[in-house]
Amino acid sequence: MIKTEIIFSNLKRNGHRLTKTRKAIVSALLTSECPLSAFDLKARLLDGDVEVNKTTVYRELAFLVKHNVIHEIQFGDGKTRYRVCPDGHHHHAICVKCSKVDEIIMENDLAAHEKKLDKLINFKVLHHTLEFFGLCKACNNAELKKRAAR
Amino acid sequence: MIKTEIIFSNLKRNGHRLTKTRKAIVSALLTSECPLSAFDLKARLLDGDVEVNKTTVYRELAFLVKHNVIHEIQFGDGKTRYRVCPDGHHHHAICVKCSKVDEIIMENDLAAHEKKLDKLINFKVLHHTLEFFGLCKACNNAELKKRAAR
DNA sequence: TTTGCAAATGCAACCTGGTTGCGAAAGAGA
DNA sequence: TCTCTTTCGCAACCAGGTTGCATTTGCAAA
Repeated sequence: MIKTEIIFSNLKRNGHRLTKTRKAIVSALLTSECPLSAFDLKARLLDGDVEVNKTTVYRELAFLVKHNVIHEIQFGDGKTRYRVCPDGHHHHAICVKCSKVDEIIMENDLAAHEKKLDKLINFKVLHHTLEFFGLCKACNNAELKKRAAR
Repeated sequence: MIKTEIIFSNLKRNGHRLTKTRKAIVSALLTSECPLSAFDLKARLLDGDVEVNKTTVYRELAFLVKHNVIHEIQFGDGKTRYRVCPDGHHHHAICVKCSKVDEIIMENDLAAHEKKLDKLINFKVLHHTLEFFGLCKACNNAELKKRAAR
């Protein structure tokens, strides 16, 4: 995976060490199909036989956020999740039943809204969060089937 | 305030008691200009000489959410905030410096997006969150002034 | 290859927001 | 006023996340 190498060499160039933990965390986040919480991440590292203390996980995540390798996402369940910085700005569709996360891209853009906020109430938008919560295809089908059976 | 009376009589009609605590919490949330956390609320009640145990605050908030009097809002700082259910669906502009919260209404609606999600990936949206984070007018001015002084 | 030092790590203890079990207090209808 | 159920307060607990400090480890220079 080429993206891993780019991240590693960037970190190295800026004088940071490439420890076993750091490499494992970046790789895990890169290969994950959805954002991971600190807890999820710790479990996933353990699957790959890398045992890491939770303090280290939190510190490493903070480090990677600080150096713009990953960023935080909040789904409102009290857990902070992390994902490798995407090229564009994405939003998410989160299934409230199975927690599956899909990335979505909004075409008629929120950028226009951010500009409007500035004009109307002089609010300078730095960033925003937009998450959709509902039922994914599979869960919705299961739900419909259950209802039909009654 | 007439809205208070409507809420109280609705609760009463449904067989719920109107305790000192319940009345104080509803009133505090109604008169607050921004969503309150459990902690904020407890402090505000104390200002009005109503001392309430934190467990009671959390239980009362859960009760009011369950009965559709208030709802939760997440600003991603690890605290759940509450506000009296608004007539329409609002979003927020949250100042990252002073934490001032403004309500905003989006005209070109997200409802169209929710329909599109359903069509494209069969995702049934139940609800969504959209919050803008940035600098309010006052904080932005202060920031500009500080920069000009340098 | 070895050495030295800052960066990274592990551990234990801690903090904060929120929850649970249970006995005591208090609305409100009879 | 009595009675019964809802509500309340307390203490103990839980989960996610943080901090201080001593130890280990990359890695660059010698």
